[in-house]
Amino acid sequence: MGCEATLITTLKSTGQRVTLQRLLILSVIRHAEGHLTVSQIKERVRCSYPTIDISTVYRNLSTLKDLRLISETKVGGLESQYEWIGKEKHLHVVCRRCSEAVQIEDSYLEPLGESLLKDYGYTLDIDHVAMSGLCSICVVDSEKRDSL
Amino acid sequence: MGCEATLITTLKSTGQRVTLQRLLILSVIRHAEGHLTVSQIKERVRCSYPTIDISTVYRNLSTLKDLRLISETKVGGLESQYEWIGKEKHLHVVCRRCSEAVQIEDSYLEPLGESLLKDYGYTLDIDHVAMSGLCSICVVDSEKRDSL
DNA sequence: CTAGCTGCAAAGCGTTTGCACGATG
DNA sequence: CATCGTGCAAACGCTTTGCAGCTAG
Repeated sequence: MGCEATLITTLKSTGQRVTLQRLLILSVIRHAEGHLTVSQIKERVRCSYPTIDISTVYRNLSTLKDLRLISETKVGGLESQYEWIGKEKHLHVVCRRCSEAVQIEDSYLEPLGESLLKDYGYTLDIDHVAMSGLCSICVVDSEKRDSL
Repeated sequence: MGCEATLITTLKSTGQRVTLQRLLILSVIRHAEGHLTVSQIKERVRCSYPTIDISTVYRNLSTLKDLRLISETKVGGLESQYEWIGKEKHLHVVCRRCSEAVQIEDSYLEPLGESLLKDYGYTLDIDHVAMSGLCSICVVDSEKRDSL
């Protein structure tokens, strides 16, 4: 498995240790479809390692994030979401009404990122962007309500 | 004061009451330069009304938000920020390292909002967008560290 | 009068931390 | 065997809630 080999190499090169908990946490995130919350990660790891503590999960997520193997997304006041950093980046758009997330291609954000860099010297985390709005279903519902 | 007249009219029309606390909270937000955190709002209201409780502030912020007089922005895991909804919308960009916020003109987001609507039926809350990245100062610092 | 609002206290939730024990290299 | 990581428990900060008393309409 490429990802675990990478992890082991990276950990060793920074003087950190390879533990079962770390491997399991990374594996759960690696094999998940999209993003996972901290408690989801904890529950999934517990299937194979029932005594893992939530604080261990937090500490390891922080480590894995520093190693740039996973990314963290915080939307609204909700729980943080973590996901594997694959090749394709994507924009997280969350519906403010139904909380459904829409994955949007990175290319939509590139022009914005370039303008911000050019005009403000600002380096946008394109893979960390989170926005809110209304999805196509909820927008119809809210129009209905407004016209009442 | 236009804003207070609007508030009073709106409150009355929805069967809600006009209280001193409400007027003070709105006034603090109205006269602030940018966004304020909940505790900043509480402290400022306490200058003229020392016994106001944080829960009253939270409840009223929620009411004022529903009335679309103020907007809430949550960036990262930090405290929510509230601000008066003026004519000009703006994009909040927060530096992931120093937490400094940069105000960016709305026009930067318009093309993105239009694409999302056209291609995904998604209505972006342009006035609620919050992103993270690195400001021009921190980007230099992080490059230095990487090259060590 | 009576529905709605307030202040207080307590609980809730996600997250972080202190510490002693245990595992890794 | 010196670190570093773990699990547990407790604390943290922001936010929400239950409730009795108060107040605006």
